Amino acid sequence: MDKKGKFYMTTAIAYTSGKPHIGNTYEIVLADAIARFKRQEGYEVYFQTGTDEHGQKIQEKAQAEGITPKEHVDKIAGEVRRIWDLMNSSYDGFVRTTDTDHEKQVQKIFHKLYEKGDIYKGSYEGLYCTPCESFWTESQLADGKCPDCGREVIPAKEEAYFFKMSKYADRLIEHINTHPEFIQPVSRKNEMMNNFLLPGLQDLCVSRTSFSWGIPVDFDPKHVVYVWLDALTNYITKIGYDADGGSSEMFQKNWPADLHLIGKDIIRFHTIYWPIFLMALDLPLPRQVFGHPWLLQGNGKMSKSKGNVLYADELVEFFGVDAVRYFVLHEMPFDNDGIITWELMVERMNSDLANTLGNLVNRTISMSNKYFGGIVKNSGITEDVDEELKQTAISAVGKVEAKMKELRVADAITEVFYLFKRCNKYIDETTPWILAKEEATLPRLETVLYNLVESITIGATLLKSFMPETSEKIFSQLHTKEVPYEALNTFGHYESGNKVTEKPEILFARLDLEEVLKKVEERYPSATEEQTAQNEEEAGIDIEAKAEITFDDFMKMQFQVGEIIECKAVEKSKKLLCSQVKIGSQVKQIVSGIRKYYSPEEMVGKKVMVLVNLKSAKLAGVLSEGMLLCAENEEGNLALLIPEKDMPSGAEIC
RNA sequence: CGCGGGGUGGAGCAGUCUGGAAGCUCGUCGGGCUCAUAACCCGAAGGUCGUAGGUUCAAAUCCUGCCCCCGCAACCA
Repeated sequence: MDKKGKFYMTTAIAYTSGKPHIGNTYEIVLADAIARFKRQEGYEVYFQTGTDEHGQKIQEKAQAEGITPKEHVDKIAGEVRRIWDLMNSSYDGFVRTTDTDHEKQVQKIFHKLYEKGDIYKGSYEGLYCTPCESFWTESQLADGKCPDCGREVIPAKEEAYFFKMSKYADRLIEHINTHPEFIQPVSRKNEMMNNFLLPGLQDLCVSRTSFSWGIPVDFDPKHVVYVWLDALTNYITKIGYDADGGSSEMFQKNWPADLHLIGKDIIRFHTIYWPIFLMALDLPLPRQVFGHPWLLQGNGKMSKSKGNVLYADELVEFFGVDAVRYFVLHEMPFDNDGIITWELMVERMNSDLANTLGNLVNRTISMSNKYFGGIVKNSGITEDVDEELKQTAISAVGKVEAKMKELRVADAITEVFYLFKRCNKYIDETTPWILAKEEATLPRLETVLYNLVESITIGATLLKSFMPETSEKIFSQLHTKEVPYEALNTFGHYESGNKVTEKPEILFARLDLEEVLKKVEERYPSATEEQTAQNEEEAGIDIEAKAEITFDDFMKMQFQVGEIIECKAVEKSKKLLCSQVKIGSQVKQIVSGIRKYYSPEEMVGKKVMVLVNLKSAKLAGVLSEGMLLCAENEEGNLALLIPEKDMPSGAEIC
């Protein structure tokens, strides 16, 4: 096969805090479809994925489980791989940020950038209160003293390393402007420019001393390298980059990457920090960063804390690997978020996979067996109707290729199914069951079935990148192989006189929605929304535990009942309400982020719990002299706390 | 006035740059067919294209005001 050149692509590396859900899994499937298609086109693809395994969260998580961080990440990394493999993803490299090679290179890179002067030692801006072990900014101080304990603060103590982002900002702006394809979809480009680049980049803190589960800075080991310099560099370390100039052949060949596929939430890191790190290392920039949308379940972003998590392996159990692949690829538009529910999943399964594709293959093979003992022969008796089918079949490859070039994977897969639909129509147009009645029309019938088998073969070949197993199943039922990519724009590859299978196997069985939902409920009692709500009530919610405090600590805080006598929205903000709160004889102005849950009118007259002696601060330019206490549930909904019996304003809460 | 995206038949979307008879998928209803997984094929109903104005022979498309959603940023004391 003619090689069209190399194609190096990556996914984001998965954070190993927990088992990846279907939203995370979406990315690997999308990437896999692109990788497989590029290979089919003739590119020499290197496709890398992996896991991001350092950080405070992981250290804490492991601690909570009573195991070492390494044990924890080993477990999760195994889980990630298991799911990636289950989804049939064809990655070539799997990097873990705890790989020794990676760690060594990150140290070298850090060192190199430090020598170069791009990384410098600085410290957190702020003032430190030693007993409280806390940093404060100027504006947080109470009369120049620690707002917590009222003791003296001293200028910043905690040192950290920073990267000089601003040094490369102009070059990056220039690059983004001259390479419109760099950030995809384009709408994201403005976001990056307007929010970060044009206002001026802040230097980025690239080390931490507050936790130890990370890569130590080799010349200053109490620091560990902080997330982005550690994580992003996987794209070069795994393929053999060496900061000392000994980069591998593989690196020479593959870098720069042709595509970084990532979620839209980390576009900023991939289109600003990463390119700047690369500039600092004198390396070329990746050609394209595509921030794909999210796959949402129901009404919200999928997240564990919301309890609306679907996992790939559960879906696969119900629908099979290729059906899940099909769903996530098809349902995810280019720049809007997609939605996944059990209902939608069943609908796609039935209408596209069972009805259109599965049934087509099944009826075609059945007819071949019924009329010709399974022999598919092209007897060359053509009619005008054949032409349209042939045109659809041989033009499909061009259409799919065009869509894939733009990374519009959902549209590409739709093109393939368009061909299958055309085949179904062709059967109605040619009415094989009538042709079968007369001896004289049997040769014509042979051609009709041949055209169908050939079209299905072409379709299955194009389907290969998206649904590899299904593609194989179709070939094996037709007793044939895929069409070479270069030949997809011609008709007539199926060997005339070949025999198809006698007993076609159902590719996708239709599912009954009611039954599926029932089974889901039995198996995963929390899967339906009503049940989730119930569970929350019963189980309550757990939040991260804070460090123990003493009674003295508690007594530092003064809580009182306050009556809201006036309330209005803060103009410049979408979330804030500004209330005048009567506490005893005094009135305080308090700003709270609860506009979404309370209107100014209904606030007035409420008696609420107030943290009175909180250092005042300005929010959106408005002074706030305390805090209204609220309870927050998993969705982030807030409810004000109100005394159970009527109490006068100013009453102490203790 | 922080930046940006969007509001099109029951649902999800395309069309807007480059004005000129409103389209796709699913659902609903009617018809056809019987090879097939109650599937397949055809047809129909259903939209004042968020709203109020303006430009034009002609506006979903261009301009202006307003209402509502959603990202990003800020902020949620």
